[in-house]
Amino acid sequence: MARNIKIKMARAELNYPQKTLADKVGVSRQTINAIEQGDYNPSINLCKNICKVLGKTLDELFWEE
Amino acid sequence: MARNIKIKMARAELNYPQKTLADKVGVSRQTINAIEQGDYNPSINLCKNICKVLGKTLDELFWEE
DNA sequence: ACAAAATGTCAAGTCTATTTGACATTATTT
DNA sequence: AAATAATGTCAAATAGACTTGACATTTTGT
Repeated sequence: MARNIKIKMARAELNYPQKTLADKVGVSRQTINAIEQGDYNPSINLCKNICKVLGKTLDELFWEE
Repeated sequence: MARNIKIKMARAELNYPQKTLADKVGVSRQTINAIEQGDYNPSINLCKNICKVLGKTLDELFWEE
């Protein structure tokens, strides 16, 4: 799995540490960290929730050519 | 989980039965069926693979306002 | 109307996402 | 420089995605 730098950048725009994003999404901090590190393959619902909290779409955060 | 009619429509455009899509994606037919029925919450990698096979993006198949 | 293909669904098993708790390291603030 | 916050990572446990196999029902083709 590839690292996801886009989530990290979107977090930075909002000044959200991993913990804040995790709380808003309703998931553990380790889960957010693991996704950013590319350690695993999150569910689409989790991805959608992350997108909503960060004000982005799936294509913006999770799509790559 | 909501039913996903968009995958069904994209399949129809290409005349792919569930089995064909499943084979091309490398997953079981039941998994495709369950996703279309909204029976569960697939992983983002599986969603991406479905998108690639159907020639759509994540936003087109999995995003809803 | 018949046959064949496609779909919906169930149950039992396996694999892995996600959790909690904990600790070490790196960045930020004072 | 010291204190605090943020990040990376590990291990053990749990929940749920996904598999295979099987069968019933619906749809499509002849």
